[in-house]
Order: sequence, then structure tokens, then C-alpha cells
Amino acid sequence: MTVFAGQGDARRSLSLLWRAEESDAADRPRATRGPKPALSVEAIVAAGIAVADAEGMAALSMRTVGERLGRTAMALYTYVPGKTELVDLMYDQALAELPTDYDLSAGWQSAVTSWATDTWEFSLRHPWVLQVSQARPVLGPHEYTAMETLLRVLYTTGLDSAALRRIVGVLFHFVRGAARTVAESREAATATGVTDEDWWHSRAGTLTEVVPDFAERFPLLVRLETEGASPPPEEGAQGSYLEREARATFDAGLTVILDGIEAAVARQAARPPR
Amino acid sequence: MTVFAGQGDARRSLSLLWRAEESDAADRPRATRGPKPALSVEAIVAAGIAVADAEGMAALSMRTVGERLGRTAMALYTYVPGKTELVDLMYDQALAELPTDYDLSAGWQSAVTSWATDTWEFSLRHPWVLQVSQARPVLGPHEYTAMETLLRVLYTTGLDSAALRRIVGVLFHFVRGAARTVAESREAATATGVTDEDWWHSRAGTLTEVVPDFAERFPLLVRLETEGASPPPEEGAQGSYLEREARATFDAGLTVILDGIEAAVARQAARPPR
DNA sequence: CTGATATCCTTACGCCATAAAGTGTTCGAT
DNA sequence: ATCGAACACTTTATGGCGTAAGGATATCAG
Repeated sequence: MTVFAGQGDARRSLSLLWRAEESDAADRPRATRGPKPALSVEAIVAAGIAVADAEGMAALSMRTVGERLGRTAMALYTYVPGKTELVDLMYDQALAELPTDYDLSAGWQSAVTSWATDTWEFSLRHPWVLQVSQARPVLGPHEYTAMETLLRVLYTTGLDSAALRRIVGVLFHFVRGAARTVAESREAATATGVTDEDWWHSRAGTLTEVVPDFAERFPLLVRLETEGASPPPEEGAQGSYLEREARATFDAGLTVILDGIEAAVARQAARPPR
Repeated sequence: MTVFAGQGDARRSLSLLWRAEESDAADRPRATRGPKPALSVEAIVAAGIAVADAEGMAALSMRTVGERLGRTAMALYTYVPGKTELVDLMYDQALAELPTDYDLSAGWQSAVTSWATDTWEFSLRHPWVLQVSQARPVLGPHEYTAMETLLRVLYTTGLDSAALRRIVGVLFHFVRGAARTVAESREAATATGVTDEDWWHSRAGTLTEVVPDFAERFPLLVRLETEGASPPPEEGAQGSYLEREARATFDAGLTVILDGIEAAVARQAARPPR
């Protein structure tokens, strides 16, 4: 399920996202009538994150979040306009755990590498964030903070804003795409109860039965598989074969992108400054 | 909704995917009892693609596909094991419209560019393909053909198989990620009835109200927005502002990646061949 | 103490995938 | 020519989903 941000009332959503800020303790009409709230937006968001972390986005429902808090699904609607807004709040809250500063003393290259690695690890700690659509940004404080953090690094390259826009896009697409592969692999494994290895073995056997002339029809694919296979897992290696491949793709891809940024920097420096 | 491939019986799924091949007209027990089938796997897959193209993956249900064929949802289960397998079949069928050969006479760079552009356009013609998980490949004939086609281009770089594996990953992540932004933007627009421009204007106004000190807190973001904005749409320009930005990111990112591949080629050539 | 208000629950609606069982058609075998 | 097996397809039912509507109850302002 891809989730779109901000469909409801803009003011209501944005107030919730930035709620820490605007309540200067002044405009709080505290001491109202009615029973004391047993829940809070914070508690609901935390419960939502807990559910999504543990069971995945597919298992996130108003019912499951309510249950975790000992309430029914409908109880949540007092605090949150709907599921869409809850996911927005969860997303921005999760982003709060990203670092907000990177050491630039070793050059922007290593800072970008750290940023990419942190974002990759973050995405795998909360894989459901990869299912929040980027087309309609959530516009929460931590999303903006994360962006500002990356820009503090990238502006030290000396590139102009137009070039940086594209580079930000490339970096995001790449990190999210690479992380998505691992996240989906894990989700598939827990959802179906079949590990990547088992799944592949079972399919590969059947495939050669159903398509006996596979090797003649797809020679380069076979070559890629046989020659290009990673070495067997070394001592400290973690995760499945597919996960290690994804990590290798991540590292190699990052190198490619850093090389490309460097080329752009050199190209701009060679141009007349005005 | 992210869809996982191949959860069901492997033989049944793979037989359906490769069904054109294995029916050598010999093992067909044609002329059975019972009423003649009014539907066919082909017709169901075509109807599914039509629904997904027109209404998006979210609107694809066994009911909607059945309705389009004048049947109930359950009628489809005679031909297809379930929705998952139907999506697999739709995916592989759609891939059939990708080119299977690229002209290499102008060098691998321009061939890769053509491939990326074709894949980008394909993904926007059938945006739902971006929601089919890549963690558990569908393993259909056209998926393999598409891969073999790309490999025919990439092996002419002279890179070894291990390096190519990573580069294939980078290319796929990038093209899919860039296309996803546009696809989600369009989906959000039709799903919510609000264009990107309208949405942004409405949000931006409210945001400055809710967060009056935005400019001081996120100076680089503001700088990126004000300096880095694309020029206004020229005569022949198509799509929304966000779409044109995404296309610019796509072009710029492709350049970055091509530069990176070139660097890898140079690096491998500099190494002792054995 | 009363009435307004806020929290929370129950019920209900219309979606979804699909399991199970029923209906009616069409053939092969007798 | 007829009967029963096989098959296509429908109906019904189960257990999920988000959330609208309305009811019950707790708490405070007056």
C-alpha cells in the first residue's frame, strides 16, 4: 500500500506535524470539560511505529494500533483525522532519529557516504518508511531537518543550486531503491515464511523443468549468474545472499554516484564563474 | 500495495508464465467435457492490464477484472490461482512491449541511454509495474528477455560479471525510483483530484502560517528552492512542474551513472588483465 | 445539581480476497 | 438415447479493512 500524504485539511495536518512548536503554552485552552484523555497523539504515533516496525505496513490498521493501546479503532479518531495523517505523523517522527550533522573535515565525499549509510540503515530499521509516497511530501519538521542536513553537506561541493537539486534526487532514489530491495526481501520472507534461499532453490529447479532450453535462450544471464556470484559468506557476514548482494550494490553504486558528482564539480569549476 | 511474486505453487505459476512454450500442441488434452470456457488466461491478463492502466493498482480487484469481462470475481479462479499470480502474469505480459535489441554502433553509452529512456517511458505507460516487488522476481519469459537485452549492451563495456551485477542494480534502482516519483505524482493527482500545483500552493501558504520562522530554520532549503528552480515551461513543455523536475533529475542522474560506469571501465582496463 | 462537552464504544456500510457449496452445460461412455 | 462425470460459473459466507453515525459515560463550567 502506497500512502499519499496530505489529503485532508491542510491546517489540521500541519498543526499536528508541527504541534510541538505552535503550542507556546499560551493558546492552550487547558482544563476543558469531558473525561480526561487517556491517549495522546504521541502515544498513538509511537504505537503505530511499533506495529509497523514489528509487523510491517500491511499489518498497520486502526484496529491493530488501537489494540496495542487497549482501545478500539474508533478511539483514535479523536486524536488523529484518519489513517493517512497517522502515517504522515509516524513518518516524520521516525525521521527524528536521523543524525542532524555530519563531519565535513574529511571532505564532502566521506560525509555523503556517512549520510547514505545512515539513511540506508534507518530505512531498514523502519522499512515501512519506504512505502510512504515521496510525490506529496509530508512537510513535517524532521523531514525538512533531514533535507537541510544533507544540503549543508552538499553545498560545500561548491555546486550551484540547480545541479544540487538533481543530485539530491539521484541520491534519494538510489538509497531508497537499494534499501527497498532488502526491505522487500525481508518482508517477503516473514510474510510467506520462506527464506530467499529456499524460495530460489525451489523456483530454480522447477524453472529448468518448465523451460529446458533456458541456457541457450539466455546465455548472458547464465554467464552473469555463474561468473558474477559473490564469494561465499565470510566469517562475520550477515543476512541472506540477496541481502549481501544488495549491500554490495549499494556500496558500488555509491562509488559511481560520488565519481559522478566529482565530475560535475570539475565541470563547473572549468566553466567561467560568471 | 506491494505485491509479492510467487507465493503459490511454483509449478502452476511458472507453467502459466511460460504457457506459450510448453504447450507443444501435443500434451493438450483438448476436447474435454463441460461447457466451453468463455474466458482465457490471455483475456483475463489483458483485462487486468486495462484496469490497472486506467484506474491504477489500487483499483485492481478480482471484482473489477471480472466485471470488465462480464463475469463475477470467482469466475477468474478457474483460470488463475489468485490475485498474486494474476499480477505476475500482467507484469510479465506488459514487459513484452519493451524493445529487445539496441543499436551498439554508436557505443554502449547511447545504447544504455536508449534503454533507460525506454524503460522510463514504459514505466509511466504502466505505472503499476513499479508496485510489483523486485525482491522475488516473477521469473517470466519477458522479464528474462528484458534482462538479457540489457546485458547484451553492458557486456560490450568489457566489464567483468561481478561489476556488471552492481551496475545493473544501480541502473534499475535509478530508473525505477525516478519513474516512481512521476507515477506517484500522477496517481496522487487523479486519486485526490488535486494537481501538484494546487496542492503545493495550498500547503505552502498554510505552512508559513504554522511555522513563521521557517526561513531562519531552513536557510539552505529556501536557497535551493529560490535559486534552483527550473525556468518556466517553454513552448513544447509537458506535464506539471514536478514532472519536469523529475525528468531533469532523470537526465542528470543518467549522466552521473554513465560517468561512473566509464570510470569503472577505465579502472578495470588499468588493472593487470589476469 | 444541571447541562454542555469530550472521550470512547457499538453498530453498520461498503469494500477486499477467497473458501465452500450449488447450478447448469456439455461431453464421453454406455 | 441416455446417464453421469467433468467443468464453467454463480451464490453465499467468512473475516479482514477504513470510517460514518449515533449512543453511553465521564468530567467540568455555571
